[in-house]
Amino acid sequence: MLKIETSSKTKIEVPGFILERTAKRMKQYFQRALASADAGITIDQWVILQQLHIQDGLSQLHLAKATYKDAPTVTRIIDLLCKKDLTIRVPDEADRRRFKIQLTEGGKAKIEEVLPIIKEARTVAWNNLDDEQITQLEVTLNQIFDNLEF
Amino acid sequence: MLKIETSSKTKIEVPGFILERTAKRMKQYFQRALASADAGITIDQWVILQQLHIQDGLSQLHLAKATYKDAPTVTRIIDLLCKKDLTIRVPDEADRRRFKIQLTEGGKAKIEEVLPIIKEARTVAWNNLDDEQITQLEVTLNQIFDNLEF
DNA sequence: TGCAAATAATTAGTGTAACAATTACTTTTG
DNA sequence: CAAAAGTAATTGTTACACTAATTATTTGCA
Repeated sequence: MLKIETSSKTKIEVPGFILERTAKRMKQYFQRALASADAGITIDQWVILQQLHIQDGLSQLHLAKATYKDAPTVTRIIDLLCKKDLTIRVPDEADRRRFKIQLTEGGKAKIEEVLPIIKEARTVAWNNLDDEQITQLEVTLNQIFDNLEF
Repeated sequence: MLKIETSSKTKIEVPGFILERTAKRMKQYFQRALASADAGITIDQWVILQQLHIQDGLSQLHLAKATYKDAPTVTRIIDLLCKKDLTIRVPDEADRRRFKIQLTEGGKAKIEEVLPIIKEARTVAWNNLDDEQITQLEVTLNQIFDNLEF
């Protein structure tokens, strides 16, 4: 039986690895929750739907900024969402380069359907973390985020 | 000018988003550091090389476990590393289903070349975080990680 | 011993992400 | 008001993640 050695010791090389693997597992967990409920959407598609739920009719670039995805990624996710009739591209009268992305009735229904699944997954993820700990986590993560401003 | 609304309000829906976007930006930052130094490898390829540096001759499945990647992903990363002559697949005498993945001389040289770039990126990422904060970050992230054990 | 189950690696298909380049349209400004 | 600069969306390429299926080999057990 092989013992797999981990990098250990120096403070500075570990946290990036832990951050990466935790984010990866979280995404994986939410993804599986959606899959096993036959939600028919991925977690990245959900993120876009959720943003439209907060503010419908955003352009693709606005969606990209809000979700920290890039423009080509948003184009392709919207393609998929439109193919499933969860969103529609409405030409923007004021600027013909743009579309307003709007939720369809089916899209709104999908959000109602999926939200409980997401909420359930969140309670699992943040189980045993107190408010103070969550606040501190956010502070530290945002500090790292700001450190890496391009 | 459009104000993009964020979800706000309930404590519980924010941290996952912050975790996701911070991990994404960190990965992107390291990736760009490698690209602009013309390292010729991706950050995910680096993670595999680094693991081999710690413990050479691991099987692909051991590498997968150590790096939290899945088997097909490791297969393809090793394909790329072998194509660049940074690693070689050595058949395992004791189990003919396996390979031992070993660093070549070029692979070892690549590690020496890339390590300073990675270290530099780390100092940027963890700038202004004190040890206590980093420790607490690791604790909380690991708690979340454990909460999501499959 | 012999056959079923488990394991290691691979392949295929879909989705996400980064980057670069292109097209179409709008704004700036000279 | 025309040319240049900027912006919105798209397309193409490469790479990684996840699932499922396949092949080859080894292990476990009846």
